Parts: sequence; structure tokens; C-alpha cells
Amino acid sequence: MKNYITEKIKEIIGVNENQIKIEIPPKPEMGDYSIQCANLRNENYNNPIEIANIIKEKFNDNENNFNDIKVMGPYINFYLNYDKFSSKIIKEIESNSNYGSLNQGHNESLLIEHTSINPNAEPHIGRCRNSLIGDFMSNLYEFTGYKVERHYFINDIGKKIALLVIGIETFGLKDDTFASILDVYVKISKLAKEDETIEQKSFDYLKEVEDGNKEMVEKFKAITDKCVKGQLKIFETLNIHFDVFTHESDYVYNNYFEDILNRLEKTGKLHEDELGRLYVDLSGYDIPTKEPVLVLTRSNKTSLYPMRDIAYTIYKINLNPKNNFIVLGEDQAVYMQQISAVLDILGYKAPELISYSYVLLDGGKMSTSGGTVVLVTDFMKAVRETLLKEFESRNSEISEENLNILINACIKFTMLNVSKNKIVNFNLKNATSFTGESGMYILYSLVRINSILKNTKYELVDEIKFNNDIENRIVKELSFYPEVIDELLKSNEPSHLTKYIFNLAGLFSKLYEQVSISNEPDNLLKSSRVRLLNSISKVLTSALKVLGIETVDHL
RNA sequence: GCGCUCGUAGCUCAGCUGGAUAGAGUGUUUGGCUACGAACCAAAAGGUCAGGGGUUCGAAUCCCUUCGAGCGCACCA
Repeated sequence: MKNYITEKIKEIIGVNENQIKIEIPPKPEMGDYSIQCANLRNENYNNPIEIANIIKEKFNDNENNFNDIKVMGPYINFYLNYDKFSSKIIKEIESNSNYGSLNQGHNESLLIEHTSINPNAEPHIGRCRNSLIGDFMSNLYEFTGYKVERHYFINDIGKKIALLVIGIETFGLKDDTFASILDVYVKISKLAKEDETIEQKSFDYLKEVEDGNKEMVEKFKAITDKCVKGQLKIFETLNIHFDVFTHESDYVYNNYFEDILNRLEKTGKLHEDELGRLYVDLSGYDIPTKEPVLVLTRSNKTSLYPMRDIAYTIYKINLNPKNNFIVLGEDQAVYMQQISAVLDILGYKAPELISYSYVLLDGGKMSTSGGTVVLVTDFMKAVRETLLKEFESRNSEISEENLNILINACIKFTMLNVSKNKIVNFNLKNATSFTGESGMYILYSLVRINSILKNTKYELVDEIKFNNDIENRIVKELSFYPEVIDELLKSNEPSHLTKYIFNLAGLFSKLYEQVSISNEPDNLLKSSRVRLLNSISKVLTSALKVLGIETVDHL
């Protein structure tokens, strides 16, 4: 419809295409599409009101798409012919099993890395934001025709893992559970603060790993894998999965580092400082650090994280040089600039960074050491309790399977409903609430829709006819879906989708109050409304899937 | 100190490539179930869009500045 309007106005006024900005008016009585004509001024036409009148006069609606075209001050407003439009949109949704996707990906492959939590840490709601955004993006790109590969990087040779190995040697390990491992880590970190020799020992262990001591490497890998297993179990409950796992330790062999260092050496940018550390000179790149350098090794020439990360990132770029994403917290933004600069020196284009802001807890900072974190498992437990209490007060029951779906819906909707670069002010009471703008509201709407569809007897007719304004508003909202999805590919902003979903579900609730469906005597209206509900259900389900939220048939 | 991000209703947030009277949810007050599922809907009240200045026919949106918050700035990852 926008193309239709654009083409005609181009002819009438003689402006170029990007000057024509078609908006959706703020009020229904202002029509369905509008243009502020001050934006159409050119050498021939200067008065917006005059332009609006000329358009109204000369607009040849040969396809009969509009019922009316009105001039309101400097605005020209178009009023859709809904008899035609509704039929077109609903039939499009019914016939297109992938409605919303314009196959933007053309079956190209896409690589995304997200989550990659340190093995010594249990996922908390801050880290969880990374996973939810990453999973949302993965689903989004899959939906729009990309072949998506979800990558997870396992940091198995850092100082923290070294500490963990020492911890287990010192205190032993009660059992293989994630909790026991974390317990050991907490104890050894505490001890390391009092006893300096422990840190030195951790460096020695790392040196052994990088020198290829097989026994030591196995120790590191074994404990790391146990941790990662515990973490993945938690992500499984969130229905988040990965395709490819890569160990950091894979890069200390096969001369990966030597090769990279040699190549950097040749560019003249690699230097050694007075302590024996190797660093890259990044002067010339606009990076807001005190010194324009990135240190790659310790004095004993063992690798620092950037070194290993560069090796890993090059591996990822070789797998997919074109569509390559990484999701990281805002605290990593400058670091990522440094990595990108080094990659640029080596002739690579860095992955596209998707960055997000922190999660604060009731206005305070979350910190692992301070003990003021909300773990994902505890969050899920709290939501579960709230839901169960609610079911109990209604004397109704819920299956374990459906309960898990509801828990995920609440959590994901809450977390994805805030813009990426805005801080999430996390409050357990708000986050576990499921009235209003929540995942529960959406799933409940779907359940009501399904219930009506199941209980309505009607005879399907090809024609579609509505007699209520809310029905037109819904059709229009449904028609936006492909545009909303397309915009997401540019913004990667999950909150845009949650708002769309909530809005559409809200329109259904209003429809529900205003019209009757299963008791509608006019079969044409009834058939049309059933098809409208079907379309809503289809779009809601599709959009929820992109957010990583499953649906339930009944509650 | 420097850099990036943010500041919109009591609370949680949309709106930001400039456009019509700044919108939701929640909370408060009120109304609606013998009713296609009330976990819902309707209505009221609630705003110097952090403060100040500028650009523009037009600014929550762009620019400058002050204040406040978060993050980052060399052997952690």
C-alpha cells in the first residue's frame, strides 16, 4: 500500500522517493496512512496545504484501495477500503505458512555467538539477558531464511579455571554437581586473597597447560566440562540450545598463537614491553583507552584472554565471513573495539557486535562476590510459585509441561520487553507478575482464541466482511507484521516485537468484548471473524516463537 | 579525569532516521460475569519528556551545556 501511494505521489509532485515519508496517523479518525506535506516541498511547490490539496485532487486510485482521501491542514490522509484490504490480508496469512518472513536471508548461513559464560559461574539474570537476546536473534534470523549456527565458547584455560583446579586439589570435590563445584571455587577464591602463593601457582599451572602438559590440560578440561554441563542444563530449562561448542584450550596447540603473532610481527605493530609482555600497537584507531595498546601475553608469554579470543574469532570468521554476530554486555564494548582493531590489522572484518546494558537489582548493582544476584534457577522458582498460587486460588490444575512453558513465557517476555541498551531494573515482584504487559497475558489470549475456535460451528465462505471498527484495526495490525520483522533485522531490538505482540493481543481482548463470534447469527460475519481469529493466532504464535516462547492450547 | 550509554506518569517502560492533543502496563478510584475462558474489558485521576540554552515552520526526538545514574579506560575474562 505504501508503494502504491509513493509511486503516485512521485508522479504528481515530482519529488524523489526518499522524500516521501508515509506515517501511521496517531488517531483512527485521521485515516490509515498519512503524509506531512511539508516534507514534499520542492522548487515547484512550497506550500504544504497547497501540496496536500493537489495530491487529493490528482490522486488516481485506480485500484480502489481507498474509501477516502482527506486534507487535514498540512497532512494528506488516506482511508483504506477495508472490504478489499481485509480480504487480501487474511487470505495472505491463510495461504502463507511463513507469513511475516520475506526470506531476507535467502538460505545464507549465519553464525552467532552468545552466552559463553565463565565455567566457574552460575547463570544469573544479568547473564541471562545475553542468552535471551542471542536466542531471540537466532530465531529471528532463522525465521527470515538464514541457516543459523549457534556457537558457544568455553573458557577452559583462564586463571579462574586454574584456581578451580587448585581448589579441588586443596579441598577435594564432594560430588560432580554444579553446586559443589561452585562451592569449591568460592572457598579457593577466598583463600587466594589471603595467600599470595596461590595466584602464583595458578600462573604456573597455566604455563604448564600452554607448554602442552597433557595431564594438566586434561585436569582443566575435565572440570570445565562438568561446569558447562551444569550450566547447559539450566539453559535447557529455558529451551535455549547451541549447535557448536569450542574450547579455548584448542587454540594453545597447533601453533595458532605463533602464527598470529608472526603475522602481527610482519605488520610492525607487535611489540614487547620492559616486562616481557607482547602487545599490539593500536595507535591510529579511535579507541578510548589510556594507551592505544592491547596486551596479548603475560611476562612468561602465556596467553591472555584477548590472544585466545583473537584466535577463536579468526576461526569463526573463516567459518562465516559475511553473517557473523556476537552478543556481549556493554562492559565489553571497548574491549571489542580493541579486538576489531587487531583483526583489522590482520585483514579481517570483525563480527557484528550486539551489545546490551546491565541488569540492576531493585536499583542496586548485581555482583557475584557481594551475593546480591538473582540466579536463573531462583528466578524460575519464584515465578513457578507465583503461578502455582494463582492456579490454586482458582481451584484449577496445570500440567508440569504447561507450567514450564508459562514460566519461560513470563521470564522471557519480562526480560525482552526492555530495549537492549537500557538498564533493566529488576524487581522480583514486578517480574513475576503476570497481569497486563506480560507473557501470561499473551498466552491467555491465545488460549481464549483457541477455545472460541474450537467451540464455534460455522460454514466457511470465501467472502470476508466485517462491521466493526475494531476488526479493521486488527486487520491493519496484522498487515504490519512483515514490516515489524523486517525492521528487527536492522535494530535487533526484541522489545519492538514484545510491544507488537502485546498490542495485537490487546486488540483481540477488545474485539472479544465488543463482538460475538460463536453466537453470531450472520454466517458471513461469523466465518470472517473465525478467519480473523485464526490469523491473529497464527501471527501471535509466529512472533512468540521468534522470542523463544512456546504456546499452550489450554490452561 | 576522559569515552560510551541512559534520564519520559507514584512505579516499570514505549515513542527518538524531527511532524497532528506525549502513549501503554502497573498502582489508586469507579463500573462491568446467570455472559464465546473476568489471568479480561471500560472509565477517571496522574506529565515543566532531568534543568538551561540553541537550530527549525515544527523538538521528548538534532546540537551545546549543567546535573544525576550505569559501564569502560594495560599481565581479569
